[in-house]
Amino acid sequence: MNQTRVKLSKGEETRAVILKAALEQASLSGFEWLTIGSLAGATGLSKSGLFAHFGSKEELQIATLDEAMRRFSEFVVVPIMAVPRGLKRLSALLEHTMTWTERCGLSACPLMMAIHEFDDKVGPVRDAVVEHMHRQNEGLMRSIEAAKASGELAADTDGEQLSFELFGIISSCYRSHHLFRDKNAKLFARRAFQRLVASYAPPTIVAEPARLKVSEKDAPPPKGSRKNNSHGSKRSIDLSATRKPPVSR
Amino acid sequence: MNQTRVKLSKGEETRAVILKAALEQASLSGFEWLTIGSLAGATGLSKSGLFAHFGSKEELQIATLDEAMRRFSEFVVVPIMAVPRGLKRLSALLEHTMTWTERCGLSACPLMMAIHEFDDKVGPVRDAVVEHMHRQNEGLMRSIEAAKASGELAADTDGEQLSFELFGIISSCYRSHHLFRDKNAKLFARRAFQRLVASYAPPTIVAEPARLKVSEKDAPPPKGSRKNNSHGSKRSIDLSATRKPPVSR
DNA sequence: CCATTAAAGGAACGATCGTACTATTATAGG
DNA sequence: CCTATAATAGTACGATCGTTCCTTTAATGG
Repeated sequence: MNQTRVKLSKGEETRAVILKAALEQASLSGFEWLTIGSLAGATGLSKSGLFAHFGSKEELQIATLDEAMRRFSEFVVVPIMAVPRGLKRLSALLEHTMTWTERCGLSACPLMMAIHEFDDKVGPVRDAVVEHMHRQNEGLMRSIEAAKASGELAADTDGEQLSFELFGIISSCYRSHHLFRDKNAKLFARRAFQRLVASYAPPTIVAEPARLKVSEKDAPPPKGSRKNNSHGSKRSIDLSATRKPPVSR
Repeated sequence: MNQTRVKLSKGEETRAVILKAALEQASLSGFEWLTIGSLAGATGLSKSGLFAHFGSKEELQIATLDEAMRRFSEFVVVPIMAVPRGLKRLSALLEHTMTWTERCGLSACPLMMAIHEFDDKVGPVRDAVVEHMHRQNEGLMRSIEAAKASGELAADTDGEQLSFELFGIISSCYRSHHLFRDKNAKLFARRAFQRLVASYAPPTIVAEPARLKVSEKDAPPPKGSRKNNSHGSKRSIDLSATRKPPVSR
């Protein structure tokens, strides 16, 4: 789909090869563990030949981080823009975020790695991580605002609060999946998501409530929940879909 | 309080000094970045003198990880056992987890570091991390069961699901605090916690509902919420305390 | 107090780190 | 096709890595 859009000069070509290897290595061992020597070995280049592309290890780290963000955009941000605004898009964001690394050919998430590797450091790499993550968070908050505007989330929803909680779900899913190797990780995440957006549902007005169908094809459907059970109370939430269904382990 | 309970032999004494430095270093840069040389410099020992205490770098990493867990127990698990079972204890767990590193004299959390450093590795260090985290998770689930037994959480609460979501809050709080340096991180976490336990509240029976006072002194009180607003609907939740109060930034 | 054991230091090892300099080869435009 | 430039390789550097071996100093129990 994307191979050789414009003609790549030789330098850009091998640079791409290097970054691909760097991305895999950084996602598994961290950006500080990116090593000129091992990267040269992985790409078949000489140490100095590889080094010349970046000029310093720090530049290599930043270039790898940028590439990670570029791919995240390609595999998450761009595709969900094809999904209608609102809860569907938020749900699609969750689904795409939970799967982007494997769709991308990576075994782990370089961004998760970067977050925890540089959070307490100082320097340009940390600055780059922070800026990227802030930008990403702002995108998430825009999606939340859109869901508020469409009436699928309560008008007084605190976008910052909700984005905080959404990242929590993603992060917990990551731990369950990678550390615990729990094959139900995504299931837990989807249930948490349902519970979360339900708690931000707009107050029920009179008869026909705002549509709340969430992630019909990406996630297993809530199966006959979502019929907005109750009457007139300020906020009432049907959480039956998130209550202890059998989980194969 | 705890200094020199039993007489420490010289070896045990310096071993403790080493582990203290190792803990600080591991929390900031990761366990793989623990280096015999820098650790020797930090403690005033010689490389070989320090090395003799562990026999290998891997053993040093595991010893440091064990020490981290020991301190986590000392600063989180033990204190919250003095808190009454139920939601109060769950809330105390959140509060203590959010502050234990600084109360412990650390600038970052070695456990968070370990989780993301070893999640996709293989070997004895990863195994140790997984086991520690599983044990910790089981403790959390026992606390959840206690809250179910006391009627503060719905009887059909899925402990695994709730613990998944609680870790998400803690993890997101960690990112907000350390990566974004957001001074409102704990505030977001407390609101997320309130929202979460509210969504697991038992169905309202008749008149006097199960007491839900959560974290009165640790966290800013919900201020006149918690009076269980509505009538008879299957699950009704007052979320006013988590709706966009002004946040100084 | 002295003998035994434990603890710490010194020196060196091969390996690898990031980086600098120079030399060689490949590409690309006129 | 030739030439200017870009890309890669070669080599070497000081530093530090984890680890080993051996010596020296310190603690400890009878």
